[in-house]
Amino acid sequence: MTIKKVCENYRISPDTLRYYERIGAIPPVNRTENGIRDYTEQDIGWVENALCMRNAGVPVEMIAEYVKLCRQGDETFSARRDLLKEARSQILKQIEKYQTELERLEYKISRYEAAVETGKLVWDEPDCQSNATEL
Amino acid sequence: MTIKKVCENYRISPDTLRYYERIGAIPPVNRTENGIRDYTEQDIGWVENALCMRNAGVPVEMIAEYVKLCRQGDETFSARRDLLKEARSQILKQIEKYQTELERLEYKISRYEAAVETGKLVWDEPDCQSNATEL
DNA sequence: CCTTGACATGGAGTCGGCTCCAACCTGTAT
DNA sequence: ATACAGGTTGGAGCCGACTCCATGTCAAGG
Repeated sequence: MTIKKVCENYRISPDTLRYYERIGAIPPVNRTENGIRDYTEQDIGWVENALCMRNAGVPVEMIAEYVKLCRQGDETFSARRDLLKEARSQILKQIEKYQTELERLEYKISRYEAAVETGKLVWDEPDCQSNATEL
Repeated sequence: MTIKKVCENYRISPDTLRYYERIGAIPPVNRTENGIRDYTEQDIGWVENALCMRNAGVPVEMIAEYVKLCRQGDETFSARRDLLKEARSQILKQIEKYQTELERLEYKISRYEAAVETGKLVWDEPDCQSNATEL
């Protein structure tokens, strides 16, 4: 499968794909005789893996590390597990952060909904931090 | 309150604080006669607002836009509400993405836990070497 | 044959979000 | 009075993650 096709399937640019390969976030891709990349199912599996991890906010460097471990064989199972656990804990922290922020945001939005109605913006607590935005 | 104090309270650098001010993510801060920043409660409210929004992944530019609207007065209530709603929808999307990814990660980790025990890494689905997934 | 177009490469450029720095000012302590 | 601690500024630099570009190769079509 050509790079073009893969890019279309996953809505990414060829540059990104080549970039991932260059830095090791995916292993070297199969080539035709004249050096053109020809992605096998397995190559595509690696691409998906990289995209998944990126989606999860995992830094490319960490993905490269994971790929490297994978290619080192069965001795690295526990290292890979640890790496993934590390990634998980980071995502969890991030989700938590976002959820806290989401609540604040909901509150603010509700105040603004009211303000649009009444023409007056008011907060429940007099000088609540994020509410100090009203002057 | 000095910049130092504010930085300690929020664990950020003075550079960041000055940067936020420069780009308008917080309004111009009060100064003493000799030009030293002297954060009032209100200034700190703005700082907290900026940090909250950044924590939520809102780009600094969007924060600056929000601040600008706030300073323009009561005519901008609905614009501010819309901006916050936009921010909210982005956070929601992000959380969703992360949660999807989290599931995959959990699955992988469980496979690796097993692999560390048994010495054999196996996936439920045959060609899941990198946990292929649709996008 | 020559052009076209899809690919290759290495390296430079971009962008967001800081972070660092040199050069300068000022109030307090030794 | 001199050193020091803590501010100020504008501008440069850095980092991660792409993204763009000049130049080159090759295969197929007119």
